[in-house]
Amino acid sequence: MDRTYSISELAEEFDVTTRTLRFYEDKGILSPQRKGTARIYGERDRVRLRLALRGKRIGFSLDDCREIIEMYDPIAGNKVRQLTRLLDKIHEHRQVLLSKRDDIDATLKNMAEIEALCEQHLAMKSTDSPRNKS
Amino acid sequence: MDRTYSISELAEEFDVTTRTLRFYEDKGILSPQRKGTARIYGERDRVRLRLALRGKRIGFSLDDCREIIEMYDPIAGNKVRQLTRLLDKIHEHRQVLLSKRDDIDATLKNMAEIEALCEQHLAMKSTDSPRNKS
DNA sequence: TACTAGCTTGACGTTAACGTAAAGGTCAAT
DNA sequence: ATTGACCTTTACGTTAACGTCAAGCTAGTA
Repeated sequence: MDRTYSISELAEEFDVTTRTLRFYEDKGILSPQRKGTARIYGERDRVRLRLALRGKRIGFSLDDCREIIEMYDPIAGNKVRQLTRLLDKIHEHRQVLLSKRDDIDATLKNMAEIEALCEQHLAMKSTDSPRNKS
Repeated sequence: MDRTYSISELAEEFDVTTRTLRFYEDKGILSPQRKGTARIYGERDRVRLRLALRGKRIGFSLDDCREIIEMYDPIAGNKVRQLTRLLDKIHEHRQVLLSKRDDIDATLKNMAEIEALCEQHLAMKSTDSPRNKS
């Protein structure tokens, strides 16, 4: 169950280029094992890649993504000080996420309004005599 | 009620630079009136700017934003062909928005899990004897 | 009249997130 | 032994979305 992946396998699976995977490694998002010089990706890398791409889709920078991803790590340090800081970051990111969702909902609502207008116009056209303009 | 705004007024209101406003004009997002050579922004520009910034926050490019914003225009053309195309674009964008929202919800869920773990750890610490390590 | 505040148009610089060669190593199959 | 399929690193190129001068116009005020 802990199978591994070559760089091109992982790239194809997630529909990105190998360049992207190497770039994400530079950015500290991925850290594959090596077999000689070749990269060997495991389950941890797949998870982190999935999280990074998800973050990107909702408008986070790669740096943001890395920060978010690192929250998932073995509860860093385990000291009260660190745990409290982690909780703070979670609350912070939650606010951003919630406001992003509000933006999406507002946009969806607007689109629904336009859609209604469109269909209303189309309905008029269809009940119109076909020879009738306007 | 149809007051107007100078470029710096608008910039301050939306917390962007004047450079950004001029750039958005190049991109076809804003199109202020002119008084001499000076830009005069009206309500329409404010609405479009608000929409553009909202779009950016949820990860759309400025080109995407412009496309979305243009949907809000006087039901373009009003011909059946155009209306149908507009409806298609709406459905298309809706799918993108819905999947972005799914990404957000998934991220929120993950954060809630981590938060729970954190608090659990912290709870253990506090019931621990203060002299007790681990 | 001279000064300041705010506006203008270039035009080059910058950062993020890759794209795109170039030059070469490795390993299995022909 | 050579071909082909992958892999590597190095490094310059590109696009989006602005930042940052520079040089100059212009309207109100001291």
